[in-house]
Amino acid sequence: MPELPEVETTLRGILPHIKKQKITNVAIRHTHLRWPIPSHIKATIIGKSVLEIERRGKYLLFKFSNGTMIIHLGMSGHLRILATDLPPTKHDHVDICFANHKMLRFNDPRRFGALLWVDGDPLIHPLLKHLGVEPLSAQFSARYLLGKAQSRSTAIKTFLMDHHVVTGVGNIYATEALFAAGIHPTSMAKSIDLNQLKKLVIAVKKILREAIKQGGTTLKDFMKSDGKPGYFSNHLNVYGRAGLPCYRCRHPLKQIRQSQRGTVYCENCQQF
DNA sequence: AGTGCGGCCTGTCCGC
DNA sequence: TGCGGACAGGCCGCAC
Repeated sequence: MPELPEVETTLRGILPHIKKQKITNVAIRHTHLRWPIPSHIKATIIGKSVLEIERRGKYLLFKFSNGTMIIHLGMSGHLRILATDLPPTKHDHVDICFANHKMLRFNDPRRFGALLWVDGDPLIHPLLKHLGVEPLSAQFSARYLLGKAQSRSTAIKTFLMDHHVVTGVGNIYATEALFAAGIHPTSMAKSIDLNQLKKLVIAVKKILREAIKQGGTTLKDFMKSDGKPGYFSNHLNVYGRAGLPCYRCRHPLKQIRQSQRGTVYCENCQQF
């Protein structure tokens, strides 16, 4: 499910409901997501308030006076705001209840997600420490990519999805950005010139901003935090359209696999 | 150091 | 209709 726009949409959806609200109860039904949920988390956050929620890549950082709770939605996770008395259904692993009778519920069928705790600066956490730049920040530029790509012979698509380079660009948006920039997905990262990288950076930013504006991509089970679906899937040009005609040139789109992930592209519009 | 793969899980879809 | 296999939006950790 969640790529950066979905995570950002989730943040914006849940924040107004729980910011500055005191936590009254925590229910953990499944302790093993990608990693074990720290056993002290309940005692640590009950009675405390969420001061702020921030996003770093696809990690959500829930700031408390005594530390930070980190949530990653993995491949299939979502967070919803519900009434505290709503009974749990399948894969509802964690509930956090607030004094205003609202509840943050973490549902994740595949359990690739994570809920962690860090006492000090969350950016020092091993999972966050080595993350690359934020794609919507000024640091994410063609010059930056050129420097990073210099020694990289890996495919540009794999490179773009490397979180040590830029964080939060997942399979859908990497696929879409390469199409928008007219770059062949298997081109070596170091072979892309500054001019092409400029197009790529512009495309990534534009697509991510547009998707956030639309409230995230709707695919299968993705729901915004209030339960309403996002609407970006109508705007995908290549992802999920293998075999169908390219919107630009009508050539049938091709599907390949790169690093175990599907890539769709147009042989005609995306040249080496 | 950079690269490529296996693995974590459940659900869905497609072909036989 | 049932069943096996491939695949799905992520990403760590390991072997080479």
